[in-house]
Amino acid sequence: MARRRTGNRAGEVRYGRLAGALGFNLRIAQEASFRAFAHRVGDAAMRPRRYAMLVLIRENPGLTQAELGRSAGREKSSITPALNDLVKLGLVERRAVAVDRRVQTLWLTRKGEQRYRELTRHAVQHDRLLERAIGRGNRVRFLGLLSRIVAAAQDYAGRENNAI
Amino acid sequence: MARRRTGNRAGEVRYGRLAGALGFNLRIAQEASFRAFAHRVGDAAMRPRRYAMLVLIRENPGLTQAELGRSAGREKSSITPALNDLVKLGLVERRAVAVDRRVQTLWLTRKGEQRYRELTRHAVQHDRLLERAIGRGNRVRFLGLLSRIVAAAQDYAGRENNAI
DNA sequence: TATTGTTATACTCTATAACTATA
DNA sequence: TATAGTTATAGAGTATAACAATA
Repeated sequence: MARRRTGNRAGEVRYGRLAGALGFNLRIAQEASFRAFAHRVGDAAMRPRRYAMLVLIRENPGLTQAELGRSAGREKSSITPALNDLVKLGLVERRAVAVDRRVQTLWLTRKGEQRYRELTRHAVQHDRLLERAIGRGNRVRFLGLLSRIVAAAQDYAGRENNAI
Repeated sequence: MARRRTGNRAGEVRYGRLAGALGFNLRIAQEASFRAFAHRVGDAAMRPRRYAMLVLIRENPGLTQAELGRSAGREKSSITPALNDLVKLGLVERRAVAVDRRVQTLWLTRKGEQRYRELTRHAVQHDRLLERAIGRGNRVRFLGLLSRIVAAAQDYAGRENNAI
């Protein structure tokens, strides 16, 4: 317990059991990756989650908000404000549908498509950074390990899904 | 573009380039792990970050708040309220120090030590879940890949550190 | 009755800036 | 001048509950 009272700099801290903990290190890596992506994109209004919403809408044109929420593991009430922003930015369009008048379908605008392409260039660069870090040959293996973690954790916690 | 207007269930959504993106899958895995840990612990006031603070204080008795903030990559103003909670729960104690009267050092109370041990039992179980998921033989390799990601991402974004 | 989407509201976590008390 | 810690305040992101419109 005898320990100096001051002068501890960040690097000197002992991490104890955290140092080897899988969950802890997973979080640290994810945060670092998040920051690197945000730094690369520069646009505070376009964090990874917003970008992921753009991708999902692009890949599933006519997706409804409820479907987007379910595939994102978020409440529909959480989707609304994020989507309002994307609409305000002119990237996403809501369209009513005749067959079910409760529903709003989602579509990328032309500007949304352009923004998607810009952001995807950044995302590809980001992915290359991570790939270089782990080594090309480890990519498939690494993705496999991550997906096994997702399966086991969801199985344990009983979550249908929590993508995005 | 021809696509049905409704009835998309979560599993049917196409993820496009996200499906193979390292950063995206890292985030999904981290969120799944986070939820599994929270589910296991049950206590909403003791998320992984709070637990990590307990570990750091335990492993570095007499740590100051500024040091804790630096090693956690958080502003000191963000540390204060979280620490207030831990103090209110009777897990952590602040102690003044003669040599520098600006400083508050941090110490686990007896109750904090007990809580640490309880939580660590959960954390060990959680770690086993993740380890079984990836396979024992992959543990060291996986941790190595994560740390390489951290190094590369921090190098790119120019962050001193962002642990915890 | 159930579902879609919005709104009101609240909670958590984070940061910046201003402050105090020291150094 | 600089640092430790607190406070006030604001901005994301999330959730629950209540609601209107529709199925």
